[in-house]
Amino acid sequence: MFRPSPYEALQVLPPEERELSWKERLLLASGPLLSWYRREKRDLPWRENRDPYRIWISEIMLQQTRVEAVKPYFFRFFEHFPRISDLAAAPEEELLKCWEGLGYYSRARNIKKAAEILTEKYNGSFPESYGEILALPGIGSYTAGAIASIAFELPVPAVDGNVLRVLSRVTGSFDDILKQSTKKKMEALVSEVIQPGSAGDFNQALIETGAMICIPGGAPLCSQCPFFTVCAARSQGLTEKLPVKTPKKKRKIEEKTVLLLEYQDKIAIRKRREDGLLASLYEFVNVPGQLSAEEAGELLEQEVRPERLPEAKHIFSHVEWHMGGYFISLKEMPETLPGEESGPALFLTWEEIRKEYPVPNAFAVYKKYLDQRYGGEEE
DNA sequence: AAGTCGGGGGA
DNA sequence: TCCCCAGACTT
Repeated sequence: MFRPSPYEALQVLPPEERELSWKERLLLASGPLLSWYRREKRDLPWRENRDPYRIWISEIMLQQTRVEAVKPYFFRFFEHFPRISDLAAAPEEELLKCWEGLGYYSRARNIKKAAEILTEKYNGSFPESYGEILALPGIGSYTAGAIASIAFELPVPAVDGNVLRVLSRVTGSFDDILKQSTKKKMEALVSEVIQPGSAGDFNQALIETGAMICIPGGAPLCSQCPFFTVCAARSQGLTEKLPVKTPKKKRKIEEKTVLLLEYQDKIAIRKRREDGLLASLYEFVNVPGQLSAEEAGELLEQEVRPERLPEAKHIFSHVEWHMGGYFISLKEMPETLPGEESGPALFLTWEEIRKEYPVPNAFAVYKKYLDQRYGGEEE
């Protein structure tokens, strides 16, 4: 007579073959993970100490931004704003100039707002509770968790894209990591296994694993991974399938014509509106559509000879600018300038603009042209 | 839940 | 080309 083994009857495998639960996987690996991190971690500027101000700024700069891109900005930032109170006192434009080229400029504006709150409400230092940190502008669940755990050793999760990728592979999860429900699940997992006393290192170790071992857009370096023995994706050959991410939408394309208007050796720029793309930054005069030299000339209502400039393409997250351009020397100052809402234009020397006014890199081709025409950085 | 918000580096 | 990066905020 057939009798199922106890394991079959219970629908479980014997311990050595049984699938581990997500919690067992994470708990078993946490020791090796911490040892690996403390041995192998990169020497990064924001890891010199646990000053919450430095941790904060680094975490904001690192949002959707690579480590190598952040480094020069990180150093320069603290030369300009050594203390939080310097940040609160500085004009927003000075902060934006310091942020020029880094992208996602609302981060800079939110830093200033938060600095004002820290200065006024918290006496220029950081609150030491997760909720109060989370309430600051520009700080969401990830950044709050990072600051709270790294600077203050609070046992809270800090789940970013790296951690989502690592955890989806280690636990063998097919949940779409772009969904916020998945992020919440993963935060709950980390909350259950994070060790008080090493929360900062634990979170950073997960992040470091994602950045160095369980890398995006390539085969993970499983042989070096602290999760090697417990990783579901590795043991089941699923590292190619995980993590699951839904495809993105296509970008819209916008045609523009950039006009470098010169009047008595000065160039026209104007401030962009305070909301939307590249908010509050400065730009060269431009109009929608690709204009011919004749059409461009007619906009100025005076006798001009537009010189054709190189075309340029700039890709943002969700929109693409295809730009043509003209350099136009004006004989007289026009009443109004062409452009969408035609805010008041400023005529300034290129030297002044380059030093003082934040002009985003979307205009890099035209900035470079002016560098050559008027002399910019020495070659 | 879906859109918006930069820029650059690597496949 | 396309993808993705130590995400947050608005709608």
